[in-house]
Amino acid sequence: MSQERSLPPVVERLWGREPVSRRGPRPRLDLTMIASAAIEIADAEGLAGVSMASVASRVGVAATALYRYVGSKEELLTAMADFVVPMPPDPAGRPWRDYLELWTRAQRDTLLEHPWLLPIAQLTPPLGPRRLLWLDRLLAALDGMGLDGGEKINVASALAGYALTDAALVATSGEPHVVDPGVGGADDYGEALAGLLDAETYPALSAAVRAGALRGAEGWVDDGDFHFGLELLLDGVEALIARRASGDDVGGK
Amino acid sequence: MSQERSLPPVVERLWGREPVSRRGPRPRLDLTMIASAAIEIADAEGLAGVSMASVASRVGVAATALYRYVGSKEELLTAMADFVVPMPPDPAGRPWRDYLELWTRAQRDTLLEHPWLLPIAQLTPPLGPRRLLWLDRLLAALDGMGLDGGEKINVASALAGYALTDAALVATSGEPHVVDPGVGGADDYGEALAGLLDAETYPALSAAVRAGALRGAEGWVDDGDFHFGLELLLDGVEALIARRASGDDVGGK
DNA sequence: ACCTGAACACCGTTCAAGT
DNA sequence: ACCTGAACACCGTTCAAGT
Repeated sequence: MSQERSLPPVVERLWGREPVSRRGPRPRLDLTMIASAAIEIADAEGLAGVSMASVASRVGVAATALYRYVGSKEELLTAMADFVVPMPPDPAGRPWRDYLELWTRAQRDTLLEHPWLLPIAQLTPPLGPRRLLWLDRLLAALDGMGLDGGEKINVASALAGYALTDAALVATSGEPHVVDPGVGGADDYGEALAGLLDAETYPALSAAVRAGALRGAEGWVDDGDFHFGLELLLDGVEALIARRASGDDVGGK
Repeated sequence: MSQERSLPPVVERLWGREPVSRRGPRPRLDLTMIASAAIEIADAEGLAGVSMASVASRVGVAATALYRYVGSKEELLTAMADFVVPMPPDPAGRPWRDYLELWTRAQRDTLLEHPWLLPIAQLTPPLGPRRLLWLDRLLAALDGMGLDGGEKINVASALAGYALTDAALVATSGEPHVVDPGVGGADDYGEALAGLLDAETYPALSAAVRAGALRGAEGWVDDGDFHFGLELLLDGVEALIARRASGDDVGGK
C-alpha cells in the first residue's frame, strides 16, 4: 500500500535524497549545482548549447563525471525542468477564478522566460517537488467547489496545457528564431499564407486571411488572445461548478 | 500586398513547388519519398531512429544527397509533420459542437498513432498544406455563429493545443517508454507520489492522492478525462457564441 | 567512492570531386 | 544538376585506470 516504488535515481535526488556515501572522497558536486549550470547555459544559448561536455566544463569537471549524478542526459533535462520552476503564487484569499488565471499566466510566463522548456516540459507527467507544488496550490484553490479530486486534476492539466501551447505559439511567432530557426516570424506569416492559399481549396481560411484575421496587435498571437482562450476554459469550469452546486448529476456517462 | 515572401525552400516543396531543373541528370527523389521514408522509420523506431543517414539509406542514396531536397534535418522534421496528417473530417451538415469534438478527437488520435509528433508538432505554426486544411475546416464549421476570423482562429488553436497536451499525457502514462524512457507508467504513478509527498507541504495534493484521484479506469488519463476537458472548452465556446448572438459586446477591452 | 582520459559508435553538415 | 565519398567538428556513453 504505502510501499516504495522504484523511481529513477534522478527523481530521488530531486527530492533531496542524495545517497549517503560512506567510503572514499566526498562528492564535489550535487544535482543542484549541475542542473543550475545546465539552466544557465540553456538560458544563454538555448537547448542546443546544453551538452554533457558543456555542462561539465561549467562546473569544472570531466564530462563523464556527471554520470555519477544523472543516469543520462534525459534525466538531466528532467532535473532542469523541475529546478527552473519558481514558487507558485499563493491562493490564500483569492477567488478561485482569479487564482486560476494568475496560475495559468504565471506558468506561461515561466515558459516564455525559458523557451527551451517548451520541447521538454510536456513530455513527462510532473514528478519533481516544484512542479507538484504548483499542482497542489491549484487543487487547494478549487477546494469546496464541489469538484472531486480527479476533476480538479483534469482542470489543472487543461490549464497547464493551455499555458504550454500558448507559450509555444508566442515563442515561434514573436521571436522567430528562438525555437525553430527554419520558419519566419509573425510579420511574414499572414503574407506568406496569402501567397500560398488558393480560395477554392481553402475557402474559409483564405476569407479569414483576407479579412486580416492574422494581424493582431503584435502579430499572430498577443496577450489579448491568451486572455480570450483562457476565458473559454474558465467559463467551462464555472459552468461545471454551477452544475455541481445545483446538485445535478454526479458523474455524467 | 500579394507579393511573395521568402519562405524556406522546404515549405515551397511542401506545396508541390519542386524547382524545375533544366540541365544535368533528372532528380531521383522528391520530398514526398524522403518524408515518407522518414515517417516509416519514426513509426517503427521512434524519432531517435530518424537520422539523415538512416533516411538516406532507406531511399537508396548517400546521406549527403538529401541536402539537395531539405536544407537541414529540422526542415525534414517540418515536412514529416505535415505529410503525416490525414484529411480532416468533413464538416458538412454537422452541428458546430459535434464537429469541434470530432475534429479535436481526430487530431489527438493522429498524435497517438505517431507519438514522435509530440515533441515536434507544437513548435511551429502550421504552414503546410495538410495542416492548413484542418484549420480551414474548423473555421468553416464556425461560420455564421457571429465570431470574427481572429476569434475562430483562437478557438482552433485552443482545441489543437488541448489535443496535443492530452495526447502527450496519454503517451507518457499509458505507454511508459514511448516518449520518456526515464519515467514509469500510470500504475506506478500514484504509488510513487504517495511515497514522496508529505501532507504538510502538499496538503491538497496528498488528500487527492489518498482519495484515489489518480486511479482512473486505465490509469492517469483515460478517454473520460479527454472528454471532460474538451467539454470545458466547448462550454466556453458555446458561452461566447451565446453572447455574440444576444448582441452584447463586440470585442471587450 | 569519485573522477579522469581514452575510446567507441555515432551524429549533422561542408565541400571537392566525379558524371 | 545531381550524387558520392572523404572529412570535420561534434555528440552521448562505456569502461579501465588512477587516487
